Amino acid sequence: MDLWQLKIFVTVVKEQSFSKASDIIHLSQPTVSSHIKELEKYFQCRLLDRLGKKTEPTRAGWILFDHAQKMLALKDTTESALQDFMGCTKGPLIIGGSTIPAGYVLPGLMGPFFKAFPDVSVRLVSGDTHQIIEDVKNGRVDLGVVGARTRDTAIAQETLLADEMKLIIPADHSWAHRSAIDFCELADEPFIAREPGSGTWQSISKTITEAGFDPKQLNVKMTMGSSISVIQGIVNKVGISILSTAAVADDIAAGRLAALSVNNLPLNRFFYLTLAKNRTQSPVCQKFITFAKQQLSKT
Amino acid sequence: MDLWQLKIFVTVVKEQSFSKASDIIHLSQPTVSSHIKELEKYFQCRLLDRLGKKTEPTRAGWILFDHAQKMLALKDTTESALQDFMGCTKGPLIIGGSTIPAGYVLPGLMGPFFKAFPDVSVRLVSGDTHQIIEDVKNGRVDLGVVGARTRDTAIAQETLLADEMKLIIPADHSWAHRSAIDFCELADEPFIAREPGSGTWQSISKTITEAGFDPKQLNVKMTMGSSISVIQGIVNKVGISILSTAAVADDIAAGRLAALSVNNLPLNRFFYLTLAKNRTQSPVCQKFITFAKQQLSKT
DNA sequence: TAAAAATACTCCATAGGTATTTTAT
DNA sequence: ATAAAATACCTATGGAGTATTTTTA
Repeated sequence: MDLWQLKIFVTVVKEQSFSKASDIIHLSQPTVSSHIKELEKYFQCRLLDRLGKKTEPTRAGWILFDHAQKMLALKDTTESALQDFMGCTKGPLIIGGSTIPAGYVLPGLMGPFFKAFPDVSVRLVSGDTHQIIEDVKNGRVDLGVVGARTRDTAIAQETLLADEMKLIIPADHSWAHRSAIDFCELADEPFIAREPGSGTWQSISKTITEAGFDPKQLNVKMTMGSSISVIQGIVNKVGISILSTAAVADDIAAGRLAALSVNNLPLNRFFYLTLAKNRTQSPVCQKFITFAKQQLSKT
Repeated sequence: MDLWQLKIFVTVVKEQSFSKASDIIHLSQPTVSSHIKELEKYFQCRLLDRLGKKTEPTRAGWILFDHAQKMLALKDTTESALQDFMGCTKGPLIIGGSTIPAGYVLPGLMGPFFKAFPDVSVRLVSGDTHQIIEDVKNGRVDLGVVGARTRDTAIAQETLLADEMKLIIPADHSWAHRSAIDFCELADEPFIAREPGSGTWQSISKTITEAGFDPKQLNVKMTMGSSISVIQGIVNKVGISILSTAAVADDIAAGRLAALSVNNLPLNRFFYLTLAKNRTQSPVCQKFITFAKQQLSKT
């Protein structure tokens, strides 16, 4: 039994004739006969009563007809599901983002993307850089946007957007009127750090070291688990810290926080589009990538 | 796309390997490869990411996998439905009976048959002899049991059981103590006839004519459309009539009616098992036929 | 007698195999 | 270095055709 035989059988039942069915399905009448014979051999029973003028199913034939129609309908469903998916009009898209991208960058992209592809269901997964890279590797997410490079050979990365970090202080801090300070001045100020696993912190300490300074000179009063916590810490005068400007844009606009540069310390970093080298990207995923690049190049 | 390719694809997905799948499905690894390639060509997209150790579906692959599993499940359902039907354990059986068989003979057979084949759904269709024969011809019923022969060449008939008819009178009738009367005595008694289309009436008039009498000698007061009506007519003293003893067994037992013979008038007739010559009988139907013959030969 | 399905046959596309190479861990 | 999949190539089954016969209304 295969779908082609069932298609032929269903057509014969609907047309009540071998020869009419053969016309419709563009086969010769003997070919139709032989397929029906094959089915009858397979099920070991007569499926059609050849009544001369008409041809009608036996009881067994009716049973097969009912089931065959369901199967053929399911075949069509399958094909259109895949067609829709390949045509990017439908389907799932799972994006992984580390803290800053998932919190501040990706949500802003997803709104317009939804409008362009209303039947695509986008899910946003967040985690730390390491977790997201794992998710990319084993296919749990279609693509990742993370704040650090990896040397894992199974992963392909490219810079997606630049992220500017600044020294963030309360708006009523004595430095608030300044636009830049020297690194050595930080030694006297209580500083809030992130735990070592975080991409943000890795990036900060790498930059400090490369600039010829030492992260240990910072007067670290506290270590916190997320950007949100750090922001709360700064607002509540626990200390100051270095953060993505994206993360504090709202607070600066609201006049709660201020941002300034540190002289000779290029606090820039990048977010990297992260894909699994040997996995195939779905069309929706590719669409999202070009969409994201285009959106981000506008700003 | 055919079921065989889907079967192979599903196995590869489940095993996460071409070669393991080839073992399970008893094919060579290259054959599996070529089938997967064929599917990928058909859907014009990559379905499986070959990751070296493992093989995992792409997003498109997962979509196909879900649908393929449903199709294969439906294939199994189809096969077992037909197997059950051919093995007589399940399925529909539609029996057509003319008035007397449908009312008095077939219901008594169906009880025991239900017990023997609990998953067969039997439907009983009743109509007059002519209607039932039409139903048999065009396949609306699997078999018919009717009270008259037909000369239609598309129909095959054989006698299934004998039916004894008798003259039926009210229990308090002056003839009630007699066991037989002469035909000429009927001329004085009001008689209830059936309309000419009925098998019962055809049989009665044929018998009367063959016995050398004339149906016109009967003092027909009324013509009625069913055996039930005739019985009511007799009970209510409208007249007397000739009926199948099967139809009045209850009323005789209850002492409402009495039955007697007419001298020199062999009021016997037969019910005929009626099948369409060129249609295939379902196994359930054949089972029912042998079952019915066996049951009726017991009595 | 005419229309429908079955049969007989021929041909070639493809499902299947084996042997080997390429690829990726 | 090893295991897995791809490639190359061969074979034979069976799906498709045409021509013809058989069946039945």
